[in-house]
Amino acid sequence: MNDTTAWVERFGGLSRLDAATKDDLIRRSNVIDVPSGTMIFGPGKSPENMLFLLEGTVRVQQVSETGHEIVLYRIHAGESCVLTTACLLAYEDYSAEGIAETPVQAAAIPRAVFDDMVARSSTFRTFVFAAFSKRITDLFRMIDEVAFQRLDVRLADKLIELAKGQGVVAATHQKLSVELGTAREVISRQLQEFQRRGWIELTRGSVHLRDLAKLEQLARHNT
Amino acid sequence: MNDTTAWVERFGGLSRLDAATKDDLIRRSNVIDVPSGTMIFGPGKSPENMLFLLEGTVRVQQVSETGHEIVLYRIHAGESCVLTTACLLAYEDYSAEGIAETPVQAAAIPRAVFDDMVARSSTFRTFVFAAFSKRITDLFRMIDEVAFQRLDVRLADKLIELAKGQGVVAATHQKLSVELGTAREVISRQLQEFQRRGWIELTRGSVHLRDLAKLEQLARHNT
DNA sequence: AATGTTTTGTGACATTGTCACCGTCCGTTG
DNA sequence: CAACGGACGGTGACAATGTCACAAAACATT
Repeated sequence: MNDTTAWVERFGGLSRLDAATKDDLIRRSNVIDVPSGTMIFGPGKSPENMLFLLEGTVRVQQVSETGHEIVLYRIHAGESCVLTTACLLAYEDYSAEGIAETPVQAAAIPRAVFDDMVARSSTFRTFVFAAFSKRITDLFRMIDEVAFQRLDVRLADKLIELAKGQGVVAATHQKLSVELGTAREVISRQLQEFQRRGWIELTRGSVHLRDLAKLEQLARHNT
Repeated sequence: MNDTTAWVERFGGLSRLDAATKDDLIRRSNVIDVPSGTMIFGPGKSPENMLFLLEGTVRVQQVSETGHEIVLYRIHAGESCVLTTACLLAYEDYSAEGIAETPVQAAAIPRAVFDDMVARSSTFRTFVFAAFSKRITDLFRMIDEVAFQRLDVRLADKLIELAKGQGVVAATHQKLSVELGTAREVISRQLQEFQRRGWIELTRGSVHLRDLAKLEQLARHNT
């Protein structure tokens, strides 16, 4: 059970907690497993606990009134859902949702324990505020990209990100369009252009990156 | 001096602080005045204090690498800069800036005092986290609008917001384009269309709203 | 092999963004 | 006052992106 008792150690910001607080945190939380595809929070499903992700990733996305979707960000192992959770508690009507993209393991911390930790530990406070800060600056950056960045640049960037060094992205054009908040046709056309240039190779349901250098050059928007 | 000693009372969330904490907060902060137009924080100017706005408004906007600008949000009297400040401390390189749009009066709280308050007072924590939550949900909404909402709808909405019931918006087309993160020409064309329909009247540097009902109807995107 | 569903392709068109100008209005200065 | 310069707004051509209505192709199931 070493795996579960020592979860705190996996968080850079929390491993520096003093031993007593650490123990307390571990004792008053429990580790849960969530199967891939589960909606962790969403409209009409506000979570009762704060989650600290140990394994897997959670995709946070939004459905517009117009029916359009866009991926806002992902929460990876070692990060927490704190802010998203906090938001949803405060504004129940709002329509963002969090979906487990992989099997997810997380430490669930009740609201009261969270509040207690924030009060007690300056290390914990730093961790929480750093998470908020990072999220907000990421959202700033995202607004900038959605508003001002050309689509080819954003797509190249996203392909590289989603490939994670594997050289292949397993996603339909539809999925990719949601990643960027645009239309499927637009993605299809842009991918065709990349393929025409020999940068990628398209097959049903996946994109093979053939010239990473060129894609990166575009993504850095140097040309 | 009643005006300055009792500033805490002007914050809905803080007036419920217990007397001792309230006194402490007042004692360890000081009220400052900032002239209109001042850059309160920005690239290369990260603030040493957290600000709680007593009077005036601060406009937070961003300059893209491409030279484009967009207004992210405004901080009004009764709100705090906490999160923006926190972000800027964490990610110094980032290029958001806060500008006093009017003469601003604010209570400046040193970082250490802020941290102390968060630790001590559950009321203060609630206030701070509520501010974060509101900001993040607002940013979510903004991403949705920038990505999916038609420009005429967004412009109508922004005109109504900026008119603040006065029936007139004092802003150049250039300023309005920054509000929405688009180009000046696009705004000019759209305003001309509104004028053609008799909804507004244009003069150099200002827009007079002549048919608020129609504008509102468009902004609610019912038609 | 027949059928239904998912995925992708396509053309026409609307909206929005970009660029290169130009004219007008207004404040300043000689 | 006249002249100048800068800010503001107008315009047309074109590019990029979004929308819509389909059709074709690939795949899954039977």
